Amino acid sequence: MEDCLWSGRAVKYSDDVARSNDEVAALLQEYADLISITGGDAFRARVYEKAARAVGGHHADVSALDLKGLQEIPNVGKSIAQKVREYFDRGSVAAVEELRAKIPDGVRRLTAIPTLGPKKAMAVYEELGVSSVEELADALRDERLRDLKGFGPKTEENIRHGIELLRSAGGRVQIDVAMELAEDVVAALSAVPGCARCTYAGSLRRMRETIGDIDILAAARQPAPIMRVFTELPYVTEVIGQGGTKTSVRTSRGLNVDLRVVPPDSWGAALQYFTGSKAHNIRTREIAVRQKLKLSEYGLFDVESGEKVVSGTEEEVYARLGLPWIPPTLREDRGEIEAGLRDELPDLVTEADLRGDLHTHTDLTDGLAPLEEMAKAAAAHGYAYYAVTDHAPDLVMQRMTDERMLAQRERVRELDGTYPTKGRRGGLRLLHGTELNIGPEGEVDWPGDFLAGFDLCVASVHSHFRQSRADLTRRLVRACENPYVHIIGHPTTRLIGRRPGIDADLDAVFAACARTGTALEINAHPHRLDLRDEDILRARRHGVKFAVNSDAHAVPHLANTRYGIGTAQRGWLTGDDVINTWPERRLRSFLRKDG
DNA sequence: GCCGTTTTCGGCCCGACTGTTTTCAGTCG
Repeated sequence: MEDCLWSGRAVKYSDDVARSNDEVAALLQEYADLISITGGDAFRARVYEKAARAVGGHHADVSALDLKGLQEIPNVGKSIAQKVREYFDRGSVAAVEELRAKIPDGVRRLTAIPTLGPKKAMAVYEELGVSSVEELADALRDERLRDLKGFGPKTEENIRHGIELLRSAGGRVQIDVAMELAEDVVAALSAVPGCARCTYAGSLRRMRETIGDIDILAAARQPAPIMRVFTELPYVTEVIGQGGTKTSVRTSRGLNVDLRVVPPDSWGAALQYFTGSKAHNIRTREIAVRQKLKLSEYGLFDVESGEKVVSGTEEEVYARLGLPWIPPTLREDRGEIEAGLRDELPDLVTEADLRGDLHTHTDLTDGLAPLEEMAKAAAAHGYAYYAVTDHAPDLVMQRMTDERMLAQRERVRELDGTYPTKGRRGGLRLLHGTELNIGPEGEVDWPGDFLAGFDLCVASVHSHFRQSRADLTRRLVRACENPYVHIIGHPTTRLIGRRPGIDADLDAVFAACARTGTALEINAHPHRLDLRDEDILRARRHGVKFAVNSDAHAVPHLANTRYGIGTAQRGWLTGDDVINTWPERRLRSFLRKDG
């Protein structure tokens, strides 16, 4: 095993970092919201927002930091550091409590209604005593909003509509749903005569795990024909807004789509701008300002002369700011600007780097396709190796037996190397594996002598999600310590929007993975994306290795690795961090736990 | 409230669209 493998900086964590950092981040964000609602200094509100982000993304546990340590976090100064200490020492923060006493939490929740921001929320509270969405709906019905200054008939209608939307949809969709729709829209608009370029931007381009709405960017001299085709797409149900360069629509797929059309020579600046994130853009604009430049979606301009400096490509825009091109998946203001300035951006893992898939199923258990079909598809995909990992007997409904598993192994050996693989010498190497079930005590399905016969064992939690935190942690650590377990599958078992991840001390699990040479899966199924990006960032600091796997139960699922790679990139992973980008020899060495 | 190639005070990202205005505030991204 290569020396470099476990030499990553391991950080000692006293408790679950994410938990206390998230708590503080939420508190600071709430305080920022309350400042905005009460009409406080907007700049002050923004500072608290920035501090909330910085604390939420901080790598070490903020509850363990003293005032000095806290102030080393960007955008945390003396005042905010004191509030954070106050929160941990006394359980609450006087300044926050003071504003909470003035503004019911329901008023803050009103700002979740589209078109209703802090100012209007405060107006309905002060003038009408409305302090919840329900009360606002009542006021609307009784026509009490009409007397308020700044509230006309359209505002009334927008709020009514907004409340309906809030109640029905409730927000974001999974990335595959958004990707499919976005690719449809891009294809349709790209075909319009005069459309020079078209792509999706926003959180979809950054590969966030869920998408709130889709941003489409097009370049053309004449926006009108593109706008027209856009509003006439079959799944468009309502045009929310329409101007010279921007159109917003609702669709029947539960997603809004924004289209912006810019002049072709503004493409780079516009793409940079509309990709976001907002926090990343604020940072790039601040850098521009310091150089007496102004960055907008139309280009990078010299402030004094007003002349355009660059705008054609993202690379030019970043270069003029003194930065290398930053991959969209990193643009979250999580240190990518600083890394870019030092020229230390990671060489991110890509889909093309993947040499194989290490967690897949066949119709021997709950998959849809037979082994031969899955292997053929994997070879067509261009993989060098491919692991078949059907469920083991402890998931009783899968009806696995020793005999069935051994028969499959025989068949895998026969087929090994027989599928010509696209663009590679030699045939697809098949690994025979299994997905073990991690039981309530951390035990797995078979004894060591049987497990030794597998090339690869993935082990995952499938039940007993509600054990205590200590039990869940011990359970996962025990699985890591099993010498036959190579990969922990979908480590938190969350289902996006349906089931939260299990409440284990993940830092303890990450440390166990690093210590035992067990990889963590990045399960690429769009319902899971487990580990998620924040957890990957933390695990990486422990020196853990990862496997980006499809968990395919059918041939089309093999392509889901694109979402797993997006998630891996958001966790700043390189090819060296991901074992299934490695050459077969290095992978097999890892699986033997050499070194 | 934070921060510093504008450096301990005076700034703080920028523009489009909407609705209610008659010149602009609020919201959004």
